[in-house]
Amino acid sequence: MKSLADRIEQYLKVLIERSDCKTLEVQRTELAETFGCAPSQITYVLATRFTREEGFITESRRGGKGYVRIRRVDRETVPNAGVCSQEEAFARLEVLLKRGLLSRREVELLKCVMSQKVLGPMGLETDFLRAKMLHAVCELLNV
Amino acid sequence: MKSLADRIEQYLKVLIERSDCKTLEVQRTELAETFGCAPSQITYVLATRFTREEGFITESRRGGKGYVRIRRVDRETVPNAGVCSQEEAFARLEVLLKRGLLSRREVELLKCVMSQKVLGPMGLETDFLRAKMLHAVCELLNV
DNA sequence: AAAGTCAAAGTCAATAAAAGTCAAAAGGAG
DNA sequence: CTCCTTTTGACTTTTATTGACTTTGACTTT
Repeated sequence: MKSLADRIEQYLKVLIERSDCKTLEVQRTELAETFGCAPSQITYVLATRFTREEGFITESRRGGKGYVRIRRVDRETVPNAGVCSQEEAFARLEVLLKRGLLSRREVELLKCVMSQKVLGPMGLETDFLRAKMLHAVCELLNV
Repeated sequence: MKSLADRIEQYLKVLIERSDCKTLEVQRTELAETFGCAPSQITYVLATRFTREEGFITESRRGGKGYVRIRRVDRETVPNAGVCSQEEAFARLEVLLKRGLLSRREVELLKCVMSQKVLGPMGLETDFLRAKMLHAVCELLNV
């Protein structure tokens, strides 16, 4: 027995495969109407079936003429090394500052480049990536 | 379905690129008439899509023979949605160094954090990611 | 020159049209 | 029954669009 969510998922995936650039742009409300469900159902489908781990990146715009864009990207292999959340990374940078190994400005630069906002919709691997970045910095500093 | 604001934005950007000196002068009222909208809509488009951060400078004059002038200025920035190879990114960092906006050490820190080696086996998205990182740095530096 | 006129552009708040959030209710598999 | 997934709806936030009102500047009249 297929659920509504399953059917919406299927529908979107067909459209994406047919599209140029593996990119699809739809309106949440419109799609919800097509399937006769609540708009938040669409959000649910995107959140559970079009995640970064599944190989999708979604972006959207609110307000008038808003949209949801789904892009299928090549799934990369995630080698399992360390992970590091934004908070953790920021804290470690502050430590390096305290120890006099980085200047305030350097910390700010690195923070902005490691922020969740920038690493953006890359999903879980964000933390993996951040760990590698931090590691590289420490190596450069010989610490 | 593009919004009106999107269409006006696109229209203006085409005209700017075609123009000499990347500079365009239009009349707000006239443009509004062309698109059949309120003049304040033009103001809105300028305020949200032709900001300094996006790489544009706008000037204007009220009253008789008034105008709006839009100039695209050079940014060392990669558009937020663009892509950027390691070589390109490194070159841009060097430019920022030459311009005195970053120190040698800061450049090295950023290079190591943006290197292919660190961003690792992320495939195509590496370039996507690097563009976002560079964009964030430029934003922080206000350039 | 000072004042008045008119044609610009600017401001701002109201309204509309999306998408996001989150918790609660409903379903379904064991 | 219990747990996990699905589905919904009330509420929030963001973006777009408009229109009434304000400010500015060139030109005209006194």
